[in-house]
Amino acid sequence: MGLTRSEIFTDEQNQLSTLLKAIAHPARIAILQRIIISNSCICGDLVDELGLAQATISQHLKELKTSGIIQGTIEGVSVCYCINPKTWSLLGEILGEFLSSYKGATDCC
Amino acid sequence: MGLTRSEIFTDEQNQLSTLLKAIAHPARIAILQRIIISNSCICGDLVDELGLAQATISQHLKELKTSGIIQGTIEGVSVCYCINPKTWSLLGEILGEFLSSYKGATDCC
DNA sequence: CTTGTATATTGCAATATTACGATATATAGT
DNA sequence: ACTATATATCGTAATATTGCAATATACAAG
Repeated sequence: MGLTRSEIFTDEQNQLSTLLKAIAHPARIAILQRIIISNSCICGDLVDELGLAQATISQHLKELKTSGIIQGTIEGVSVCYCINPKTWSLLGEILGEFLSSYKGATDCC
Repeated sequence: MGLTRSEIFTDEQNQLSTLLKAIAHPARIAILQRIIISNSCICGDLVDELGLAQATISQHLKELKTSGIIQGTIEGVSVCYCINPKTWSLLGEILGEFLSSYKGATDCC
C-alpha cells in the first residue's frame, strides 16, 4: 500500500513517531538550532543562512508549527517563530523514558 | 527535486536526522520496545504481536539494523536482534544535548 | 537429500516527502 | 492608492517510504 497503518499502534507510539518525524530532517534541525540560539527567528534570515529556497523553508516552518514544536506570532511585516515550551518538554519526557527503558543489557548478540 | 539536500548541512545535523528518521515510525518504535522488554527478539514473534506482514517487519528490522540502532546474530533457524548499545548511547547523548540546548526562554511569542 | 520452519529479498502499487518557481497575501512606508 | 518587502500557498516534478504477495534462502530434523 504505502500508508502507515497507525491504527494498529498505541497512541503513545504514534505520538512519539509523529514528533520525531517532524524533527528528523537536517533542515528542520538546523532551523530549530537557529531558533534556540537567537531565541526568535525570522524566515528571511534562514533563507540567507541555509541554502534553501524561501518556499522550502516556509514549508519546513509550517511542519514544525503543525506538529506543535514551534509557535509563531506575526510581528509587523515579519513573523517571530520560537520553540513551544510545552511540546519541547513533552518530547523530552517521552523520549527520555523511551531511551532510558533500555539498560545496558545482559548481552545476547 | 524531492531529495534531501544533505550536502548543505553539517555532519552532525545529518547524523541526528538519520538516526531520528530510523526511529520515527510507530512500527519501529514498537519493535524497539519489544526488543528492550524481552532483551532478545525473534521476528516471528513480532509478526504475531504487531499486525504487520512478515516481509514488512523484516524490512523495518533491516532499516533499524542499517542505521546501527540494532544488531543481530543468527541463532540457528531464527535470528536474535538486540539493541546496539553504542548507537543507543550515542543517540542519547546527541539528543540530550540538542534538547537541553533550549532553556525555558525569555518569552518572545 | 528432502521437508518443514524461519527470515530475507524482490517486485510492485499506493502514498508521502522534499524542493522550488510562480503567485498570492499582508503590512509598512511613501 | 502605490510600492517595496516579507512570508505563505499553489502546483508540480523528483524521490523516498510503506506495505505486502511471491519467491528465495538458510538451517534443522528426519
